[in-house]
Parts: sequence; structure tokens; C-alpha cells
Amino acid sequence: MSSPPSSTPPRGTSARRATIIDVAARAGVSRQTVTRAVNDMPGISAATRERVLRAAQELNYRPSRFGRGLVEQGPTTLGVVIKDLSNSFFAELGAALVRSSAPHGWNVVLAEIDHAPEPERVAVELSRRVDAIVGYGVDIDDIRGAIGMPVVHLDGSARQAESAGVVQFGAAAAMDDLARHLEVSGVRRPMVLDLAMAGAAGPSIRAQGLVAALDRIRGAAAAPVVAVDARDGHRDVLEAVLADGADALIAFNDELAVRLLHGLRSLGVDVPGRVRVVGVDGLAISGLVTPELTTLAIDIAEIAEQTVALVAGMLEGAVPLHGEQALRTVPYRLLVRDSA
Amino acid sequence: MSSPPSSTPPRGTSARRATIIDVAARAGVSRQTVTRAVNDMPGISAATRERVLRAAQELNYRPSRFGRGLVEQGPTTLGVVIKDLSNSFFAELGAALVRSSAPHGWNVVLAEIDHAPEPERVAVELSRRVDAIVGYGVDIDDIRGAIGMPVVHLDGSARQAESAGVVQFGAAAAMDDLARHLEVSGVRRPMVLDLAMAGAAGPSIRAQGLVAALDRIRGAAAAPVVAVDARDGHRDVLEAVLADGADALIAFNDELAVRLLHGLRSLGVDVPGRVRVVGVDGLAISGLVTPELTTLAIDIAEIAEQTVALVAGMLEGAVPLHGEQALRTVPYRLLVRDSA
DNA sequence: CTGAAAGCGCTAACAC
DNA sequence: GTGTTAGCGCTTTCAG
Repeated sequence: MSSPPSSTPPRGTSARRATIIDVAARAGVSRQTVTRAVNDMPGISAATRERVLRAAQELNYRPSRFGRGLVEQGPTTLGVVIKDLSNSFFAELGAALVRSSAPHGWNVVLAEIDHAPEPERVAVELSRRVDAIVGYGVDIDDIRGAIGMPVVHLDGSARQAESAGVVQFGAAAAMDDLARHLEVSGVRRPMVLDLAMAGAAGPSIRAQGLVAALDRIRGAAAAPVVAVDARDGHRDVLEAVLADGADALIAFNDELAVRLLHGLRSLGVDVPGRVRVVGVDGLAISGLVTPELTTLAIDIAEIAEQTVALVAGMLEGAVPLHGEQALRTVPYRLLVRDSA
Repeated sequence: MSSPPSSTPPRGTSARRATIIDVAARAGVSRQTVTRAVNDMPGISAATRERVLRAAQELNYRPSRFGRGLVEQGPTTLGVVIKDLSNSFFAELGAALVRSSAPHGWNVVLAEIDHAPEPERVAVELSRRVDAIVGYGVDIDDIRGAIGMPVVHLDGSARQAESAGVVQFGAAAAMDDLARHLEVSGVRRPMVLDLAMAGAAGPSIRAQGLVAALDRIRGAAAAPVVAVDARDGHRDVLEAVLADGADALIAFNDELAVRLLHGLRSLGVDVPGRVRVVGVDGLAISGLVTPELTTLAIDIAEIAEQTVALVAGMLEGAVPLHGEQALRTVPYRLLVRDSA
């Protein structure tokens, strides 16, 4: 691959995508006739259609969706920016957003931050291709070019509502419920198992919230936070916290909790007898493991509904792009099952 | 703006989306100046920018992504049509496709068939908005309008390769391995638990393949196929098949298998002692339940890679849109763990 | 710093 | 049956 000195477009396979004009020229017809052939419209002879289609094929012609959208008024497109799609919670949320968008006739473009070549550019790029942006880690300042574009932060803070829409995940009440539940269950040394985020300095917001809530358990010292790797075996960590006297493990999310449960089982540790385990999210799997997982559950479908409704309102101009009216809250609820 | 006598657009909230021209008029500047303000470009005075932005805001102006894409040559957009995103396998596949597309700089539009208002129109509609289509249940004949558009069937048949690209999931070999494994384990009465699909007449293709493979177990009669509901408790079904003497349950997929495991546990039935359980897919959860699930696993990331590579080849014109060269196969592999 | 002109690729409406 | 005309909304020249 010889790189030309200046800006000569690559010659080889993809010189320049063929347009309707190229096809028209090659088939010796007008552009309109090409349109008719390609879109299977009436008012064209079979012979001509054949000829046009052949020309199109030879040129590897594909209609530009932009030209088409311009004249046809394409559907609203929602850009969804997800941190990490291999995280079940995010994956389910993405799916729910797709589903909630369908009744509106919207298209949904899904983009992932964590595994992107240029993570910080994902949202910016996407914002130029869609009508609204929803997601995590979207830096509103980066999108200032997108004047008037609805932006909704998922799991955002009230502060973020000063500059964009926010769907808040209300965890405080449920965390308090959890602390109370653990307290009456006799827990005295709860520990928070946080997910080790790349590049994160301290504990996650969620872990901090958990610690704060747990702090209200009488007779218990401040709950320690232990960062664990998302995909690891956790065996060492488990042995360590057990040796440290932990009698309740609050995991960052259900996925981690289920892994913990699995690890404890292979260690022969009784749950909830010897140690209790709690997850966060309320994913389907949490109800399918043994013992069934006690968890702080949030209704993902509800989040998606609220989000889409909020965006729809913004698009119509019925809801301001930021401020109080652009703030929604979906609560977590304590789901007591067998593991704690 | 004097509205012409005849086609007055609706006045209310959503009259007609404001264009750059409306903004220019309102701000008393040229379109180009609006572009400069909106895109945060240099060569414009702060005062003018302010004025333009205000006008834009007042008109609820958002740039059209089509007009923009037309002149800017937007990225390739891949349309992914998934049957049911609440099925973990499909959700993971969708996520994997997003991830595999990122290095190419492609955008991915995800659409779901099963919960769409008009299921049969999903793929057709989408095909007019994207550069290539990948997915399940895409009727190639419906998309004939999309001349030259790459279409790839996921989990397709060799026959479908006559008209489109296909990524085949090769199950035969793994199913044979499974049958052999069950045979030497002493299984004599395996049963297939199929997912009851709405509107499906008989057993799924997968169930049929399983039955065919199981048929080779010496001393066993043809394996019965029992259709079960995706979300149900399965208790009745479980009791029935157990009463019927089943000593191995092959589930349509891991999700069902995990539910089965859960049901069996609450029934106090020993797995694999009393009955063995096998899943299909190889999802993450299959390794996190007790006993760990024996399953026919397929590499989802590999499927996504192959699919994206195939589409890329088609887009470049390097790979034909159908035929042998447009056929790829990703195999299932028998993953023997504890449940069978 | 601002504006005018050209053109991106396509289709609807109206000729012929 | 086919071609011509006129945009769709935006950004990129190039002139002022």
C-alpha cells in the first residue's frame, strides 16, 4: 500500500462509490429511470429494468441512504451510548431502549464506549448522525455543536440535569432498606465488593452509597470496600474477606454476586448461613441461581420507557432540554430472596 | 414566512422541523453563518454566534443528519435485525456485532422483530436506511429493492446462500459428540425440551437436529420433543418428563436449561444423578450455576467477527453477495461440565 | 468576518 | 414508458 504524497484518493477497489448518475450513464437512461428500476416502481419496461439493474450490479451501486433520507424524511434516530455491552445490565438496557423506541418508529444506533478505538469520540461522532443521544459517560460539552439536540444521561446525577436530561436511578432508599434488613438479620461486618474500573481512583459512586447506608447498622464499623476484577475467579478475594470476618458481601452488581455465589459454593461456604450475599440490578439470572439472590432491583423496562418518553417530549419541544422538568427518577427496590 | 394558500402544515407543536434557512432568516444572516455558529467553527464573531444560537434555540432547530451526511459522507451503517432481544443469546450477539463493527468505524442500527408493531416490515424498512443488513428472519425477497445491498443471514442454511450471505452455525458435529457422550454415560431415555414458538407448527430445526443425533444412541427409542413456554415455571413439565422416565434433558438453549436446573433443584431432583441436563449456546451463565451446565457452546465473538468480515468484503466488492464464497460456518462445540 | 454559489445523491411531480 | 425539472438540508469552496 503506497501512500501518495498528497491527497490522492485510494485507487484500488473503492475509488468512489457509484451514484445514480453513474448507473444512469452506463445504462443509457435518465436518473429517474434508475430510481424506478432500483425501487421496483411501476412505469418501466421489463427490458429497461433489466438493463439498469445489470448496470447497477456492475458498478456495485447501492443507493445512498442520505440522498434518500433527505427527500423521504427518514425516521427519528436515537443514538444510544453504552459503556460496556458485555455487562448484562447495559445489554438489557440497550435492548429495552430498542424495544421502547419501536412504537415510535424510531431507529436506534447502539455504540459502545469501552471497547471503541477512541472512547472519548464515540458520543461526539454519534451525535452528528442521530437526532438524540442517550447514554452513559456522554460529555455534554463535547456535543455543544449539536445545538438543541436532546441528550439524556442514564443513571445521571441531579447536577447533570443543569445541562441535559437525566434519568436518575434512585438507590438511596433501597440501600437504606438493605442496611436495615441486614441489621435485623444480625449482620455486623458487611463488606462491599466493588468492581475495579480501569483508571478509577477510588470506590465507585455506588460503593460509596452502599458504605454510607451500611454505616447506619448499629454496632458495625465502616464497611470496607474491596475492589475485584470483573472477570476473575475471586477465590483469593473470597478467602481473604472471609478470613477478615465478613458476614455479608454486597456486590457491585448481580453479575459479580452470582460469580461470588459460585466461588463460595466451590469453597464449600454456606450462603446465607456463614455469609450473606447481595447483588444490585435485579437481572433475570439473579432469580435462577441457588440460593436465589437477594438484590437491589431496578425495572429496566421502566427506565427505557421513561427515557424514550423524555426524549420524545424534548424532540417535540414539549419538554425543555435540561432542568427540573428534564429529570426523571426510577427507584431501586430491595428484593429479599434467599441469599441474604 | 407567508404560508401558501393550499398545503398549510399543521400549526401546533410540530409544524415542520426548522431548517437552516429558517434559522438564517430569523437571525438575519446567511445559511453559511448559521453553519459556522452551530458547528462551532472559526470565522464568526461572538455576537453573531450568540444571535444565531438563540434563533436556533427558539425554533427548536436541529441539523438534519441527512443533509449533513450527504455532504460529509457519513460512516457505513450496518442494520442488525434480531428476533428477540430479551433472549440473552441474541442480545450478546447484537453486542458482539456492535463491538466487531467499531474498528471499521461503522454505525450499527439494532432492530427487533418479535416485539415490533409490524414484524414483517422491520427488515424492509431498515434496509432503506442502512448500507448492509445482517440478521435473522430477513426475507431476502422483500429487500429486492435494495439492489446490491449486502445481506447476511445469521444461523442460516446453505440453501439461503443462493440468494444472500450466510453465517452458518454448524451444530451437527457437536450434536453427534453429545449423543456419544450421553450414550457412554448410560443415558437411555433422553428428551428434548423445545421452546414453544408462537405460530410454529412442529419442533424447531434445532430440536429436530437433536432428535436425529440422539437417535444414534443404541438401545434408545426416538427422543420425544416436549415444547415448553419460554418464561414459565416448567414445574409441571418437569414432573411429567420425570414420570415418563427421562434420564437426560436436552434444552433448546442455556437459558431454558438454567431454568430447568432451577426447577429440578426446587423439586429436590439430583442432577446429574437422577437426570442429566444439557443446554445450547455456551452463555456466561452456563458456567455460573450449580451444577455447571454441560452445553453445546458457540463462540459469539467469532460469529460477529466472521459476519462483519463478510459484510466488509461484500461492501468492497471483494466478496460476491451470495453463493459459496458468501458462506461461512462457525461450529458449536460440546462443552462437558457437571450437569451431564 | 460574512455571504453567494455550487453541489452532495436521491425522488416526487410533471412533462412528453 | 421515459426524461426533465425542482427541490430535500447541509457544508464546502470561493468572493467580498
